[in-house]
Amino acid sequence: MDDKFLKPYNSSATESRIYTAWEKSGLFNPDECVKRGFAKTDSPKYSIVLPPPNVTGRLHMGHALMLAVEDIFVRYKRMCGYRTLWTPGTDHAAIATQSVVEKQIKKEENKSRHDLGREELLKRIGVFANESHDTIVSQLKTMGASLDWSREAFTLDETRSRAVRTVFKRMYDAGLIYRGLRIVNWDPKGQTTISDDEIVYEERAAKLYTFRYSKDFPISIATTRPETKVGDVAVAVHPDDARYTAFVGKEYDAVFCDVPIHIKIVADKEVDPTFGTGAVGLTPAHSHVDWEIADRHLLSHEVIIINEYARMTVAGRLLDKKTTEAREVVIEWLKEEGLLEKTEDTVQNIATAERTSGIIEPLPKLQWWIEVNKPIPGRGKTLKELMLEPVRSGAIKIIPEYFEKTYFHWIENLRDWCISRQIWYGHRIPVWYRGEEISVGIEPAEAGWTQDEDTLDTWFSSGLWTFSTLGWPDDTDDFKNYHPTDLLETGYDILFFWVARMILMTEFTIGDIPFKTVYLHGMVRDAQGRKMSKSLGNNLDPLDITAKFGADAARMALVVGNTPGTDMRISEDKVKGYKHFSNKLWNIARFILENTVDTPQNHVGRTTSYMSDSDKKILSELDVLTKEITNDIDEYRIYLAAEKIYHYAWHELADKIIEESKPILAGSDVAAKESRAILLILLLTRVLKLLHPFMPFITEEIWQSMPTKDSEFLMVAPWPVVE
RNA sequence: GGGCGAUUAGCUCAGCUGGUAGAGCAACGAGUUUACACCUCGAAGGUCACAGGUUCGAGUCCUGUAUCGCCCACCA
Repeated sequence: MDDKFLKPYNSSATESRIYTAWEKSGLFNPDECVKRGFAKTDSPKYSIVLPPPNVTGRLHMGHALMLAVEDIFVRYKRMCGYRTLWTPGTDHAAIATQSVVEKQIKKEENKSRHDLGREELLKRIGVFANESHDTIVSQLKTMGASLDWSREAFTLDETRSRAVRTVFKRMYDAGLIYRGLRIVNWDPKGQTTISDDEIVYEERAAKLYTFRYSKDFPISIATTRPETKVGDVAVAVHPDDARYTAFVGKEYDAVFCDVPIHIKIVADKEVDPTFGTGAVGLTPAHSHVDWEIADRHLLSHEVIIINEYARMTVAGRLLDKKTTEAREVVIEWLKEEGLLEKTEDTVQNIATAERTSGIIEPLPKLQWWIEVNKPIPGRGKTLKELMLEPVRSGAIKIIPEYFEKTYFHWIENLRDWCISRQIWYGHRIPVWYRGEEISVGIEPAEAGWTQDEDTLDTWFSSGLWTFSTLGWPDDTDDFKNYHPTDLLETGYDILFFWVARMILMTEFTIGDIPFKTVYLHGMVRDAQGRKMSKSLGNNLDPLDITAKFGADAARMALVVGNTPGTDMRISEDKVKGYKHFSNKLWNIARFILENTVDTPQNHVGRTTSYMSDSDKKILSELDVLTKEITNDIDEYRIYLAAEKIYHYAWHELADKIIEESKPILAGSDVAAKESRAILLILLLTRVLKLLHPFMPFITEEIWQSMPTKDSEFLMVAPWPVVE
């Protein structure tokens, strides 16, 4: 027996050594597995693409969970003999990364991006992104992720950029990408547009003011933003509201806080007659809803009164004031003029930017959009329909199933997707201008043309991830061999951001699904059930946890009992429990190896024919469990499979079988001894295999000390098949 | 306002297609027997939120109620 078993299991001394050995073997690469006979050329394939972590720093526990789950499926399938590919990569994460670096520069050098200029800022972000990348890669390895590093990708590298430009051009040519002046969510702090999904609503106390534009104006209106009223072009009332029908269609002029305004009274069923006065002042340029109502009544969109810095642009006393200051000025003016009728306290949901927490200012801007409701030429279906169909038909299965309802609900309410961003880090929009001419191309236009200044929403490139990582748009073997992928595993929080966009992009570009199954894990919370955050200081760092308890223990703690779609709580105590289990397993191996040394030379060769009926029965009980566990993994119940093998190893094998073996092994019945020794070796072998996907390091380490093994590495040893 | 989920042992949670409740942790009692104190053995702990219904039988299916949580929309 190996002397290493004389000491308690030491994860930190073992795990990095084992990972290096795996990497050196080349067996994370399916081509190598085929070459060495661990998979056949005609074996079925199994492919997963790693959801690319943002290069914004380091990984958190949510990533650790993701890696554990994906690695379990990958290792299981690899052992089952599939040509198994798990592709690694990272995401440039556009706005997230740029804002991290911008904050850093602001703090250290008190400079803005405009002080540095585009080129210099991109250089700095590049350096930061590289450092983050290296940190992330080493963290991925620490968790034991069996990724094929020879195929690593980055959303902003050359191949992926070409994929982005190619898809952009195809969508443009199909008439699905257009440039249009629309109200956007403008983030004055980040100085960029953001999508609807990047908005976070915050409840804040606010005041609702009721007033008239002027003394002779016939209708009172209510608003929380009086400063925007200088941009009003109309008052809308409900068509059935008897109080106001006499005024509908009339027009009035007024001077509101030094600003001349022209107001038309319109009737629109959007208006809630029970709210406020039942009449709403319309500011088309600074409100989504008002813009739409204005559209229906052919009202002007052009009265812009707030700029990109959230300052007023109207002449008079409001000029250049911040919107919040302007509000006070307007209230004062209303009071002086005797126009203010009522002030009430109310609670308002304020739209803020997820990344910068700046308050969103809706502004009309010329932006690039993807149209989701327009039939695609030659296919007759809209992008929306392309997103719905594969999930409806079952071609894509979402786990847990109830998220399919959420998915449908979201798609049905989907509006056009704004894909341009006024930031510099990302894929520059592949559009060039020369005077009135526009050119959209995969390669840069010739001299004399100027490229669009904006970049693409980061989800545009991640939407292509399943096929761009396989070398598309080139006609590669990888693309032919491994697409569509089998499993997409990610947190339910990005079902809309990402999963939906991948389906959209892949269905449009390839005419196929990107993946067959979507496995959604829940959020990882602290022991009290709170979200982990920097400000709360309750972050568990995966690196600390693995250093303390081992990656195997961390993986088990994240997986056991953690059903898909449900949030989970994690604490150091929980991980500690599985560190104890690591040591238990270690001692099981020690006992078995120590006590079977003198018995049959070649246990595998002699096998069950030398075993007693009662020992055979013990083996067949494990066969039943093997079947169950295999079935659980196949059905995505890894939270159960992990618990079952844990329970068997500790409470059956250790507590019962080993205990009752002690007198047998110490006794004088040679046949019984031999039978028992073979049994124990076979049970241990089986347990190591069943446990390997969950706890890869310790099982591999023990495997290396087994007297007989059917494969050089447990990682590629055949999964036990029970008839 | 619309949608989704949860409610099971002190705590965290399992319980797949209906067959008289399970795990881990905590707490309690005993123990140092040459695999392991990162251990062993033992005992304790639940009208499965509530009310109806379907069924020979319901934690599991149906209806309703209550409480909690999440997502979407965003009312000026």
